[in-house]
Order: sequence, then structure tokens, then C-alpha cells
Amino acid sequence: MEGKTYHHGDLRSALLTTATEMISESGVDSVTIRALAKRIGVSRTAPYRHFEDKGALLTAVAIEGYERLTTTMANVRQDQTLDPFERLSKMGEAYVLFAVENATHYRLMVENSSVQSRSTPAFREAALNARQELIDMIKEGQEKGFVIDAPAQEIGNMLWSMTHGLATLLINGQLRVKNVEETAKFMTATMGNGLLK
Amino acid sequence: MEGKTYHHGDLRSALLTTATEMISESGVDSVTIRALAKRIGVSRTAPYRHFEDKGALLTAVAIEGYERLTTTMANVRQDQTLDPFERLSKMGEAYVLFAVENATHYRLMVENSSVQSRSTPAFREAALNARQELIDMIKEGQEKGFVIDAPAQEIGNMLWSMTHGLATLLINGQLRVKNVEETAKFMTATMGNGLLK
DNA sequence: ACCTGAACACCGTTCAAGT
DNA sequence: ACCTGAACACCGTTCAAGT
Repeated sequence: MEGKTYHHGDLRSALLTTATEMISESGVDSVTIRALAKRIGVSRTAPYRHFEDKGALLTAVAIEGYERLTTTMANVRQDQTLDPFERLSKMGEAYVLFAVENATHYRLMVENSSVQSRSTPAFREAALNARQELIDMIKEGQEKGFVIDAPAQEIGNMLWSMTHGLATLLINGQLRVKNVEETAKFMTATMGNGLLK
Repeated sequence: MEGKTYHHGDLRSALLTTATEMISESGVDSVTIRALAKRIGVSRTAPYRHFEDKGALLTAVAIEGYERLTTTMANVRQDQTLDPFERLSKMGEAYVLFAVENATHYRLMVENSSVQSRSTPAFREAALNARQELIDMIKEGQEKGFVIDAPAQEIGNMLWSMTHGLATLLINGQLRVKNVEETAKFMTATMGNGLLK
């Protein structure tokens, strides 16, 4: 019962867990169907029983990432001890920190190259759920009179662009910064007050 | 003299040109040393005479991209018919448009995954030159009393993050927008006036 | 159902050999 | 100098065959 060669239906989750491990250890490129299978102790082609191809497997890993991100953002949004703009700022920080702390995983989530199966409804939904947290936060800020009355969707795009941009620049080493949290704080504060004198 | 099998020293530039073509036709992943050599009509290993490895070749292509981007940005900065903040906004637009119009090339420039040789001094310099255009623009805006007096470097990081973020979201299809130029304009304008009521 | 090995058509890269 | 083919150690994926 122990020295079994079969993965009774838990192969799928073993694949996801191990792929995530490999991603954080040495990047997406190190995840190879063959190496993955070997590490789990299964034949090279076994993974194809659970995922149509490598892209589908990586997409599933990316979806898990978005689910964690959504949870992180939702926790900030629901913190009723802070006013709406403080929470909006904190959400930005939390986003950037998530990305930096899960750099390789985040890269998989947002980069197109490695994953074709991107247009999957499940993937799109996972990504949209995260963004919805931001939109809801902005709407609350507007309802309570903190935030200007431009369309929440467009404001959301702006904040998303800024935090996402900062995150990717940091992750790819194109921007070096003493303190990530401070930098994110500076950005959201300046965003609040404006750049013009 | 014509039916030659030798590429008398123009192989290097042929490689760069053809690689750029392949990138814009079908993405970075389609650029394979073997396919590249075949398309030029040269043996599989010939490219190694000019580039240490595939990463070095792609890095050279990325550097060319940054040079074009720098030129684009410099042209906007030097347009003396507009006030500093107008030029700053226009530079943001120009940046995003460059990225969208050269999507696959831009991806190569900013994504880490495909290229290891990233830490090359030449590459870092090319990337820094582009960013310097932005910093210089901000400093001029401050000197002429348009822009708040925070460190130009940090303001630069913010604007860079926002435009870069918008660009990558658009390129990767995570954000769909009616009009890219309008969207960029909205963002820089809102950035100028602030988000708070 | 789930797993297997063999096989196919690809990679990047090295290296001894050619002109 | 510059180019070549053969070879090595990898890929993703398919497929007939096993339990």
C-alpha cells in the first residue's frame, strides 16, 4: 500500500504544488514537464492525464496565485479601522509586496509568454476578481466623498497600472529601491495630492 | 562573388535584423538560433561567431529597442512649443504608444525571463538613457515651477511605473481600452491634479 | 482509469574539421 | 577568420501497450 507507483488522483495537486515549488526555487523556465514528473516520481507523460499541455498546467498555477492575491486585497479592503483612501493606499502597498515576495509566481501570473492557455475563462475570472477588489475600494472612496468622481473603472486602471508597473520593475531588477513599502507609500500619496504645484 | 556562402562580416547585423523581424512576426519564443540561421541561409552554429549565446543576441536586439525609445522620448522633451507638464504628459503617451506598437519587441526589452545577459553594462546603459529623458523632463518642470518639489528620481519612478504598467497590461491583453492615447491622457492628467477631492 | 516506455520533431551548444 | 556537420544533452508531445 505504500511502495505504490500510482498517484491515486492526487497527482493533479501534486503537480500544482511541485510546480509552484520549482517556480519559486528557480523560475518558470525550470518547470519542465519531464523534471516535474521525475521530482514527483512519475513517468514523463503522466502529467498529461491531468493537464492538456504544459500551458494548462502553468495556467492552473497562475490561477492559484490570483486567488491568493484576491484574498490579500480583500483583507485590506474590509479593514474598517481605516478611511477609504488609507485603505486604497494600503491595498497598493499590499499588492506590490505580494508581487515582490512571490516574484517568480507573480511573473507567471502577468507575463503572457509562458502561457498560451491564457484566455481560459477560469483564468480571466481569477484575474478579474482581484481587480474587482480595487474597483470596489475606489467606489467606496467616492461614495464617502474622498475620491474624485471620474469613472471608477478608469481610476482603477490607473492605480492598477502604477502598482503593477512598480512591481514588475522591481521584480525584473530595473528599479532598485531602499524600501519597497516606502516607495509604494510615496507613490500613492503623491497620486492622491497630484503632481502639479 | 555573388553565390557566396560567406557572410563577410555582415552576419552580425543580419542576425539582429532578422531576429527583430521574427520577434515582431511571431514573438520572442519563435526566435530560435536554428530557425534564425536557416532563414539567413547559414549553418546552425554560425551565429556563435558573433554572439556568445542566444541571450547575448537577444540582449543586443533589446538594446536597439531602447535606443529607439530614447530617441522617441528625446524628441518630445525637446519640443519647445509645449510647456513642461504638457511635454511630460506627451512623453507618457509616446512611451505607451511605442510599447503598444512594438509590443513583442517591448516585451523583450522589459521581461527578464528570455534574457540572462541582462546585467551587461551596455544593456543597463541603454535602459538608463531612456529613463534619463524622463528625469530631465521632470527637472525642467520643477525648475520652471510646474511640478512639485519631491525628488525628481522618485517622481520619475512613479511616472515610469504608471506608463510601464499600462503598457504591459495592454500588451498582455489584461486591459482592454477603446483608445490608448485617451487612456494615457486621462492618467497623466489625473496624476497632475490628484485623486483626492 | 491511470500509468508506462519508445519514438518524433524539436531545442541550445560544443567541437573537430574544413576553406 | 569564418563556416561546416556531427554529436550531446535536453525539450514537449503522441501513441500503442501494459495493469
